[in-house]
Amino acid sequence: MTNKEKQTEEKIAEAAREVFIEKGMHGARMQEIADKAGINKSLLHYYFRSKEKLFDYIFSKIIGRIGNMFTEVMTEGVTIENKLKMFVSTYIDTLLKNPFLPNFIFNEITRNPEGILKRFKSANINPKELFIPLEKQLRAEGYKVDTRDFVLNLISMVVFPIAAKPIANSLLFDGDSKAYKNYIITRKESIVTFVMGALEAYK
Amino acid sequence: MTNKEKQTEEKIAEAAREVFIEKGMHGARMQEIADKAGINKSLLHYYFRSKEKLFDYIFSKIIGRIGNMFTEVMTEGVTIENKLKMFVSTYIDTLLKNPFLPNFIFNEITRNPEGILKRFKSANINPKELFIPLEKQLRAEGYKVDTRDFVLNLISMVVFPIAAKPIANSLLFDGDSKAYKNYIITRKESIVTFVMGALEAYK
DNA sequence: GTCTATATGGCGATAGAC
DNA sequence: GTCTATCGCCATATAGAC
Repeated sequence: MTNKEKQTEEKIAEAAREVFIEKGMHGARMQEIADKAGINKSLLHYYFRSKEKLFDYIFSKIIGRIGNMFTEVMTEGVTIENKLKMFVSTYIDTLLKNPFLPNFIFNEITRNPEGILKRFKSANINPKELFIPLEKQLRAEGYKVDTRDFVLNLISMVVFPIAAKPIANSLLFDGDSKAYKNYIITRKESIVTFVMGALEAYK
Repeated sequence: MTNKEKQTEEKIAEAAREVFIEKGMHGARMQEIADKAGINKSLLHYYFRSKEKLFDYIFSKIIGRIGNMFTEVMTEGVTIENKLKMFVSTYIDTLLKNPFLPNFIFNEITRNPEGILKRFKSANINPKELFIPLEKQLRAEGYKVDTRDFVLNLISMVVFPIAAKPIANSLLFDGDSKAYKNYIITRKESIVTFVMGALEAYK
């Protein structure tokens, strides 16, 4: 592959990523992707044959990146509390930078539920490798909480308020986006406090 | 309005509700709605003029229903713990019956964030009326938790695992849907335990 | 490899008969 | 009020020149 090809492909991928994440597979328009990439519409097909294939390529890359972040954070750190802090902080930062990401992923897993496992596998992500050590550590530190509850509750609290931003923003902050963003940042601490409080009750 | 009109309109609304919730505004097809309602495509336009208007009608009704459920549950009950139990149980039941609902709402508020406040208002839902008494009650029972954190964390834990079902299901239960549904039902209790544990830490 | 022009198909919407 | 037939648009996709 020549340098020129690489450059164009990269431009397309970046543009497609933005448009797909914001609009979803159905809402996205090839014309908009082409415009954003500064190229012609037919070039998209030259590089990726079809919209579906372009989407697949982008989606798999995103899933891979998220999985990797997950793995890195979960294997780092020492105590549960410190892992919590890292996890919450890292993911809230990512989500603030990519506020459309949760909805995008919800959509696509709803549209094609079978595809998700396949994509995790092709990204070399094995959930059990993360889950079992985490369970061991929870027990070692004396927390008898169900590990699935722990993980799901944690991720829920991090992701949901970003996914539901427009609704929470309008109901809790009268539509003041800046206030909402600041509030989300305070959650980096408050989620840890909340979860650690809950964990104590399981001791 | 004649009986016949009412019947057809009702059939259309029911079909449209199902299709829109499952596919979203962009993904839904007028043809599919017509088929499901057992009528001709052009009748849809006779009754609702356009896809957009039909969608608006359905969406507003859904928002209204959810808001009403919310109000009912939040004003009933005595202690915080009992309100929690009712809320969690009621919403998990509703979401199990309508698993596409969270994604549907996430999508539409993302597509049209301005519309959401308007729709809450036209459904006569005033969030402050729910929020302020709840805050008072939390304080009265000695919980010094931030009320926004409390509400958002709670809703997150209820809604997110349903919205993320395909992903959580494949990662935690190897795709066994029945096991996942059973797990969600156990959350009716475990969420209450988790939240009450967290609340104790704020006393 | 990149462009212009055009084909192809699908979908929302309308016209008009009954 | 309900149907059949059809219009017109728009988005994906392809053909072909350069």
